[in-house]
Amino acid sequence: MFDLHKIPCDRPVFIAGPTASGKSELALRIAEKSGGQIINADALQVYANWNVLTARPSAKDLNRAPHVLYGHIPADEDYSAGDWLRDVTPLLKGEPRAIIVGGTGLYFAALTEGLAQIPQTPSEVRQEACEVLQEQGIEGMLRSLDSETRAKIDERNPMRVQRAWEVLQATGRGLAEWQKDTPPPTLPVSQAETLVLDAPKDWLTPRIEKRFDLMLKNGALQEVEANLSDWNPSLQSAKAIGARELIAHLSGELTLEAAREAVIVATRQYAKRQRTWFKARMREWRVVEATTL
RNA sequence: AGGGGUAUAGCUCAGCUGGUAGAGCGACGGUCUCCAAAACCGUAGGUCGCGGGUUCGAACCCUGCUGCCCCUG
Repeated sequence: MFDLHKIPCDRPVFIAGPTASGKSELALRIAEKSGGQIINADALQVYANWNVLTARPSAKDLNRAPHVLYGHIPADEDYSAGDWLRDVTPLLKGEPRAIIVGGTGLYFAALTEGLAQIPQTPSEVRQEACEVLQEQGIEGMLRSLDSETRAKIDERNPMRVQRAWEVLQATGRGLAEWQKDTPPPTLPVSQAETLVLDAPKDWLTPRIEKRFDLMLKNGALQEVEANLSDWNPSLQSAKAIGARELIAHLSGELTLEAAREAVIVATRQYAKRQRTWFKARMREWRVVEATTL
């Protein structure tokens, strides 16, 4: 059984868990009980234009404890696991202690397992890569990759192939080579209080539904509408679950009911992917039953 | 009530002139060292509305019934 009082107050706390499992509330309770600064580890909550839709902490919650890395990135900017790692690192030392909360497994992996120090992909290279992929397809991209990298990546996954291509193009060095030089982790699991929330599907699904209905009540549609004028589906910030669906509703392509169904399905699928990641990659973390919190 | 149409996987639908069924979505499982709320991979689902008939053989033809849709009165 989980006991809030047993959380030490002098070491970092990590809280991972599927969407809508109650991570943020747990983080707040830990912060209130034993102090700390809540740090976001969610790839979409970093975007300034989303508040309701990404379930960012409310104004009331923000008053309960200090929060950082929420909404600090403009809607039209790229943001990556590497960017996040650079943003968190300076926040890990000294006071207040860090309480890192989020559902993006890759971010936690970067922090606790290390991330190769590959220079950021310049936007021109990214753009060129998109063009090459469009014109030559995956096959065309694979042809120019080094065999060592090819053996390591999923050659059928365009995103992974493009990533490898961009690294080689921008740095002249293969992705596999870079990854061999991965530095030791910034903060290994052994040096933190690591908590993964386990949220059974049958318990989580109704919560996902209720949370989305609450988002609608709290102005999700208005928030999406505010993004309508410069809506660009290829932006990273446009990947927030619900954005595409509600835009479709606002433009008359979907009824609100149909949009709601689509959002709930997408959220459930996302939660499933998170569970798969946590199960495989957070074996050493302490499992906390979300239903008991 | 009469006429026409339709009934195939959880959903939407393919299935040429008869050779015992497929897709997309969903569901389920998995992969992932920087777009990760991304992208990708794999698996399981069908008494082809029900009954009868024709045929070596019927989802496909004939027939009765049932449900739904449209038209007419």
